[in-house]
Amino acid sequence: MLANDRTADKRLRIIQAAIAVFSRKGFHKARVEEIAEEAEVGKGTVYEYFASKKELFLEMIFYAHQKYREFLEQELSKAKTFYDGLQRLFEVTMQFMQRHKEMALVLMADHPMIDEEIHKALRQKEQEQLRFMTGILQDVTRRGEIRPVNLQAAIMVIFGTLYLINGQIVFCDKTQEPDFKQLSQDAIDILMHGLAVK
Amino acid sequence: MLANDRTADKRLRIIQAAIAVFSRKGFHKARVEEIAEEAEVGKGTVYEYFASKKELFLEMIFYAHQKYREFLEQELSKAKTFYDGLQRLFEVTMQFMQRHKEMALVLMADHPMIDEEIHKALRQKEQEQLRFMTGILQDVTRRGEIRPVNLQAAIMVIFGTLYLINGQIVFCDKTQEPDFKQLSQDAIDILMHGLAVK
Amino acid sequence: MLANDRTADKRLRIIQAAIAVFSRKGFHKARVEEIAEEAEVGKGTVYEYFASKKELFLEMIFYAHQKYREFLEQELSKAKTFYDGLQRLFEVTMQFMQRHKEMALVLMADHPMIDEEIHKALRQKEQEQLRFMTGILQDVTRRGEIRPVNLQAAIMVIFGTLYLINGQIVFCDKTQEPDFKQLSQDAIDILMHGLAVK
Amino acid sequence: MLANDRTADKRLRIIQAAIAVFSRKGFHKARVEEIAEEAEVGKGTVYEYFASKKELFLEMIFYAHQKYREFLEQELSKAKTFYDGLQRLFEVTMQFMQRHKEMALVLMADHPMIDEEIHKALRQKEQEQLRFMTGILQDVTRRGEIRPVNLQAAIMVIFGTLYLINGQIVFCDKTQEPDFKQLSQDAIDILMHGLAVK
DNA sequence: TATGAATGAGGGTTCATTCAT
DNA sequence: AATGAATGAACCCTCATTCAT
Repeated sequence: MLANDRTADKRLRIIQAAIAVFSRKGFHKARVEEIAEEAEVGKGTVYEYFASKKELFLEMIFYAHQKYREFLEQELSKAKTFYDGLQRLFEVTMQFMQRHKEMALVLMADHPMIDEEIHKALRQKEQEQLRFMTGILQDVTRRGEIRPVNLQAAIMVIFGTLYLINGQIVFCDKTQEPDFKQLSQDAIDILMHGLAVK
Repeated sequence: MLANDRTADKRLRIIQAAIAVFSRKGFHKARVEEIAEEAEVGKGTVYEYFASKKELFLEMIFYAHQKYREFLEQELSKAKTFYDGLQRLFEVTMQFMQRHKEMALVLMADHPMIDEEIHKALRQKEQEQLRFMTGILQDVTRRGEIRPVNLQAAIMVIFGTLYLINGQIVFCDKTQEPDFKQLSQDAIDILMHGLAVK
Repeated sequence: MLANDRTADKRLRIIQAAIAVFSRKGFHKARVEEIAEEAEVGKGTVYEYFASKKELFLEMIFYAHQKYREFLEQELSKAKTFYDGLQRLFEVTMQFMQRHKEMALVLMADHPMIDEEIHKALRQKEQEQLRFMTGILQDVTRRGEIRPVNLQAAIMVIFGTLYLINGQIVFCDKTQEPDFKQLSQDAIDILMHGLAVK
Repeated sequence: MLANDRTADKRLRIIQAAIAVFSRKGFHKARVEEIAEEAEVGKGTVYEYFASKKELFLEMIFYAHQKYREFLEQELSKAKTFYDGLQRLFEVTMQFMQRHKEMALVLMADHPMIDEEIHKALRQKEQEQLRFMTGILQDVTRRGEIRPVNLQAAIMVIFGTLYLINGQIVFCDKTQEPDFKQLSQDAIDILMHGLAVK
């Protein structure tokens, strides 16, 4: 069984090693060899599963996105009201970021300065996400849970807030971490006020 | 004075070349030689003014930050009310981003994945900015222009929104640019609702 | 016997695949895996039959040499006169080169720049060939079919000519192929004049 | 002056080092670093002068070709008769090969198995050479120095012979070198008999 | 016997930095 | 002060070979 364990999903082991190393060093400073070591496989083995460093990076991002999406959608599906959904969105996202800071770093790694080509691939994933969220907002507006507003503007406000809070979680010095639970609740409060019907 | 002028001029030319090249290629793919060419100086000259590529990058960021700050503070000082100030903040920022997309890219380049050391240096600048903004929010709260809320939460909401809209401006396909003026106004509206006294 | 047949068959299939791939890609750029695929066997199987890529290359060359020698000697044995033999030598060689351009490329692959070790091994085969041909020339000289000349010089002239014509066949652009039949006949003519008794 | 010497024509030093190393190791096994060492320059310096290993190889070949051509044409221009010219051709070529065995190896390095792309580039140089020689043969035929024969066939005979003799010079074991002077004279004799008017 | 997943040595190339002029 | 030729450390990727099944 041990052999099995070792063989089993070497691909996954490499992706997880990639998450660790890329989030530690960044795309350009991470060495493929280091990822291989972290995954406890040979350097050549990485190339059995991924055509290049860049492809590994992208597949790693897709993997992290998917994990987050799975986590998120499961939680959102339980939401009864918009307020409930908003809370779950923030809570589940922050939880994910806190539990998987490495993945979080990777999920937030979307700047042309990292790599133009990678950036473009990520923009697509993001567009998907935005369309999904716009759909939800349309529903809740129709149901009268929030007042009719420019949905794109609403998305900017909600996800901008979420993004910045996550940035705090991920980037903040351990020493001066604020109370994120409270912070997010207060931010949600402002958002709800902003979007409330009356 | 002439020598001094020339020196100052050369330094500035290098910084501006750095803005152009770094925003085009990203930190790691930009080559010092290319920056030197863009600045029309010799490669060695760059090292007369900046100790390393990384230091040049940081000084370039500081320069862009400063330009933005100057632009911003001048505008904010004219604001009479919080709403006015919020509008000026969004307008001036978006204008800056649109006019100087290169600088904008550079200002948003703050992710450990680009370079851990650079990231740390930038966190400081950001903290400054946040303290400045917290001060303003304290004032307007005291003056009763907005209801008393967790100021850090307010900052997350405001600057998250601003950040995401700017991201749209800077990263969006030219072909499908939304109406940013409208988008920002609608977002401000939501924010004002969220923060309004009643 | 069946197992034996299969074994012999597999070995031969690998050699023929090697001829195809090595002549297509050259020694260094050919990959063992590609040869295995062409032979429709596993990569490891190649190593069951040949100790290394280099040994496979050599055995492939020996195989091609042998095929050519068989082809040639059968034909030369029918020759009644030196002129007849010379014509058969040229004809049969050119036919072989045209029919088996791949093998031809491989037979002409004898340059230290390809691989010093391989080169040395091939020099031996060549020496054999030269001794064989010298023997024939001695006979025809003794029989008075050609005038007495430095036999080594005669070999240089004959085989140099043959070599260059074959080079034309093998390397020439398909688009501007000369009439090789005529070319070789005219070259033989010059050679015969050069070696004729009177 | 020493500094000057060291700086002067670093490019040439690299080409000469390339001749030494490529002829010793062959194209694929030669390491750029070794060439750099032989030229007493840094590895990076090679890339200041040549875009790639392959380009260096080609420029090296062109250099050797040119040196040989210069050497040859100077000598051929002095020839009064075809026989004289033929002797000079053989003599000068063999001398060149003996004096510059390394360059000789490099000049004879023209097989698709070394590198398809390099091979193609070299075919061109060869075509040039052949056209030049065909021109000379036309002249001597017109002048009645040799009987009218298929010129291409004549070229095959002459250059095939020359090629094989050079091969002997370059590739032969030092221990059993024949008398090349005699060998070439005897071969020329056969050629002249073959091409003579009567 | 046959296989192909795993390996890691090896090398071409890039580019930040230095330093002699 | 200004330059750019020279440098070599660093790193991605290839592929011959091995070996457990």
